Amino acid sequence: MDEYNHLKIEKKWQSFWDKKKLYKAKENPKKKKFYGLIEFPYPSGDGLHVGHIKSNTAMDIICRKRRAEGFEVLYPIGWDAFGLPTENYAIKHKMHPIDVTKKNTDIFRKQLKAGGFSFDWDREINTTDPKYYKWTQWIFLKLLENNLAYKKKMPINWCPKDKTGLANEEVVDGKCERCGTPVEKKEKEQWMLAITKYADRLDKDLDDVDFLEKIKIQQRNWIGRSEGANLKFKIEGTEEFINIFTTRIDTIYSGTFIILSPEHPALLKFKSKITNWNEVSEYIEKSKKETDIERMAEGKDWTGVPLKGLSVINPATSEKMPVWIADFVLAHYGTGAVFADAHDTRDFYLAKKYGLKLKVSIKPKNVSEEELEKITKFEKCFEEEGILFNSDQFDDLTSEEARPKIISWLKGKGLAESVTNFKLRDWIFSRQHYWGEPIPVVHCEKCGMVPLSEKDLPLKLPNVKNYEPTDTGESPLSAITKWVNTKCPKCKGKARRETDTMPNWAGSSWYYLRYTDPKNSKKFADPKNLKYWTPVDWYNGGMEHTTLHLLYSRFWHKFLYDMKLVPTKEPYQKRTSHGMILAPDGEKMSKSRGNVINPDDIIKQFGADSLRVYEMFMGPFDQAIAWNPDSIVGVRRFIERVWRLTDKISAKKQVENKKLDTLIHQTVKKVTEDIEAMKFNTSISQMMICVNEMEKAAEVSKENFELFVKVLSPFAPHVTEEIWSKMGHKKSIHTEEWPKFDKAKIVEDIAKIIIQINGKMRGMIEIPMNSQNTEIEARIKDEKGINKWLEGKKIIKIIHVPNRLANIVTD
RNA sequence: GCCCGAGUGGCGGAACUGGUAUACGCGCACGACUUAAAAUCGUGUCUCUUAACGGGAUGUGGGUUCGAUUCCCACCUCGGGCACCA
Repeated sequence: MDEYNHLKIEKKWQSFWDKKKLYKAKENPKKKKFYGLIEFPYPSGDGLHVGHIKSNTAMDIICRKRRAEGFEVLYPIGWDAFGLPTENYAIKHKMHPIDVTKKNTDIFRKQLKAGGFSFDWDREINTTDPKYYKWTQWIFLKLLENNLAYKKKMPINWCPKDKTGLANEEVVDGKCERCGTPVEKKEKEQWMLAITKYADRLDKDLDDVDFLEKIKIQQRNWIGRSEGANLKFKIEGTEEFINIFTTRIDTIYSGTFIILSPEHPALLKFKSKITNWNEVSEYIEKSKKETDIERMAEGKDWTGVPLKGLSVINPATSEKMPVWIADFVLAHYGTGAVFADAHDTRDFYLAKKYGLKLKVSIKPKNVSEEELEKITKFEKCFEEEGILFNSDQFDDLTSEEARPKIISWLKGKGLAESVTNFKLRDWIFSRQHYWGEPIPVVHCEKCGMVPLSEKDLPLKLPNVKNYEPTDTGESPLSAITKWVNTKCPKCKGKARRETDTMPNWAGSSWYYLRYTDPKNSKKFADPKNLKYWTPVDWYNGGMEHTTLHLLYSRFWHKFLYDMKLVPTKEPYQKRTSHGMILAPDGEKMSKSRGNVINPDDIIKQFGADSLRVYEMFMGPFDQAIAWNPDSIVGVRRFIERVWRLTDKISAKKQVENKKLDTLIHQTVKKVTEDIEAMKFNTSISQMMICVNEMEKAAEVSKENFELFVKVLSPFAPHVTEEIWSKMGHKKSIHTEEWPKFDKAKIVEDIAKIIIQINGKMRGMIEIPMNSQNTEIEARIKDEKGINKWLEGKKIIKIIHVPNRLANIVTD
């Protein structure tokens, strides 16, 4: 055979597949379907990352296998193109974001095509296409109609020098990334989506999907369901109450003061009663400058300030309690207030620091005298659950037993109610940027906020020169008066358009639905297509999207399900994750570090097949691994060896080689199973072992070689296609059926049994399969190297793992 | 700080459900082919004592077990996420 020329071969087959539309997905009700999805890329100016190749190849392998197994497969691709980096790039280079996006997607498309992925390119979508974002806006209107979108004052990051709002990413160490000025919080009206209304279902329905366990756990922790109670603390001298959420009502008898978050509304309400307001307002100002993470950090010197003049009544003990504020209490969790006691590290710390009264009411089960003394003398903080004491009628109950009893007792007095709380917060949905979907509402002087009607969609972004941020914190759109000033759709009077845009998460929350019917102008997708293709059968993506994108799109999907617009409760049946590819130095690849590996270079030098196989071989799929420029050589060698093996194909159909037959069928089995478990690295080592063995043989039967090439084909689609056609086949290897292994050929009749003496490996014997203890015992008595360990010893027992190992335990 | 992972030769890593630790690949050393080099092929390659018999080793320290890379406890280090990057 002639020399392996990857450039020629890959180009040839890529255009062949394109021309034949080999990977086009059709709604074919006679066939079972498979919908494989990867996260559509953000077309950044840096070009395709080798990490994209990794996740795309993995799903490509799965989709190619599914086609071979007889499925109708949808493997689509598109662009998640709205967002800050494009806008910033456009501003910096004085280009329009539309042109930047066009340029970048063109580069990405070309790069992806060179990777040989079996995408259906006829279904390509782009979130910045008005034909697409029309439907993103449409879904927003549906959310609005159903009271799931609302406006609320929320703090944003504000740089007082640049007079601009900042994304969290643009805040480094609490300072503005560009000018270094400390960032402040500024209140601004923001559009919110009420994802918390779906918190319960987002949590519970995880039971019904096949997500990796770590993904479920992380989503559950993020949603943060906790069962507890809201308690009412009467403010002394008023008829008003402060509401406090707690999951540890069992500690109520030790509650000696309460702490509000510095943002708590009661502060302003009772300002007149607070006698040290100067001190308090200073503390509030200071806490505005810290992030939540800083505020809660363990081991920091927690601080607080008393609200002098205010006190509340403990609903259980009826004792008077002072009121404090402290920045580690967060406004947006629970009720933004806690009761403080000796059973919480931070409260304990604060009380000791400022000399506040403490009381203990929980003790550990089976506690020693000294231990209990330490706790009761406040030398140690006991945070866990335990046994109640100092708690009147609830004494001697466990924490768990006490909680429902205390709740119902206080409920009777009208001072408590059971509530389920979630850590999850509503989704801040507005951005003050140009490059996003305009929010399709107007503000009318007479009618107030009026949504656009469906026929006015899409509301297109105005095509203007200036889209730089304004110095008022408003969106750049607000400066475009021609666009902003409009008529009210209801009364035809004067109105202003909403100038905030949607976050990048909007377009990506439903894109998998659009793929089922990407050109539909009447609906976001035809129900028939949705019925056929959804749910996505297998969605692979990064762990970094677990809590945001994955949760947001589950939320939108559930909403659409409630509207009877999609046929399934969940968008994704199965979710797996890939690990990142790091630079050769073990750091993240980034332009500024100058350690980026460009896939184009690798494809040119080694070929797309080598790149694909290398990325699958480099390590466990879900782990982060550093790029190793030397290792790809080994993979390239492997492909060349496969290429040269074609010279060994025998003219005879059958070649007598039992050992090779077994190995080939073992390989088919291993690759078939490993692909399902995403253990691509071990499938490739198995194929390498197989190649080593085929090289040793004088000739290889055509039948065996074809089995081998078929299992390799999803990994290295070009070279296998070339070999296949050179073997005289007229049809593409990628339309062949997935090979089946012959069970009879895999079974071996001799077992190699490891002999251990008292747990130490002392030798190995070959013995017929399924031999019994007595046969093994008889054999080892004569086995040199083993029997010497048994001299003068008495065998107590033999632990026998059939066909694998026997451990002889002696006295 | 909180949540989720990971830690095995010079390097990437393998090890089924608790059952030969280091498969496969890279690198390195030696050899074959060659006038020579590259490419290719072959052999070897955890470590200590070494010719052999043995002993030790899966981040650290304990535990369970006939047997632990695998399970349990404590600790150390590294990576991802923490809500306006995507």
